[in-house]
Amino acid sequence: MVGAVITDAKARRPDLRFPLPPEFERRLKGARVLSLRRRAKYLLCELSTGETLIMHLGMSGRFTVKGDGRGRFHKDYRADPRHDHVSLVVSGPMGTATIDYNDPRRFGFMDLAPTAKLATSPHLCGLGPEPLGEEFTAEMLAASLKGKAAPAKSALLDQRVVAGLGNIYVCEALFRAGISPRRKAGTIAGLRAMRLHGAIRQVLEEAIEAGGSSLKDFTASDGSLGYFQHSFKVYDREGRPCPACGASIKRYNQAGRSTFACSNCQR
DNA sequence: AGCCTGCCCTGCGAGC
DNA sequence: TGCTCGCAGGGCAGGC
Repeated sequence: MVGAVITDAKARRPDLRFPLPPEFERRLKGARVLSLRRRAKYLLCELSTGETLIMHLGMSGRFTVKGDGRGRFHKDYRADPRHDHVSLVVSGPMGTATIDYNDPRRFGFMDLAPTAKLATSPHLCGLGPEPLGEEFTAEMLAASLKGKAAPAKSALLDQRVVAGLGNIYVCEALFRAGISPRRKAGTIAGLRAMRLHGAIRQVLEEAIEAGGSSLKDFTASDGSLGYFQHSFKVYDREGRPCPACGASIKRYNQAGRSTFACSNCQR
């Protein structure tokens, strides 16, 4: 997309997680894509118009690319066209391609914000550090957890503490750090914070290397599957043996989300 | 302020 | 076979 011009934009339904902004199609048409970036779980597409297209996939969103010769899809690839909510046609040196945003549950969304004021946009302003960035250290992790009464699980899902962790990687990081998801976040400091910091980075790096986790419908934009799900040590493994000690992995609910943990290895 | 619950929405598998 | 129920990778508003 970078360097290409958005020659057409179609919004088939405006009621995503949030309503699409006014004149969405018009504000996209004719814009050149200056850059594509990511912040936390948001995709940021900087446009020549001075605005940035902010995109979030929610739980079930996906982009597919067709028409540039790279549209190779995994054989199990399916996308119900009823859920193609936004389509962009981009044209540039690489050719012309159609990019479809498909999202059955509509927990994802798109928005437009002035690039100059991006950092203060409501979506991005409160976000914590990037877990793989330089500024994320064990010391600052301990500092942001200090005084928190919430359980470790909830604190790590809080995007103001660290930006970009979801349910899978929080469960996996806590296991690798030997920390119970129920432990009071404020008690994580010193060596424990260093272990957690290292575990967060390690699990994310390994997952990225593996192309992500394909639970049911996650694929790369060319349809290829991630395989980090085969490296899960606790997530979605209720009742199976802990890879470290053999005890049965437990599942329980925290903040409305499933938690998986080994109560023997995680304290 | 910090924390927790419920809710937004569709699809799918388990259980009956 | 066909139904209902519970649950799914996220994040917000509202209540305490």
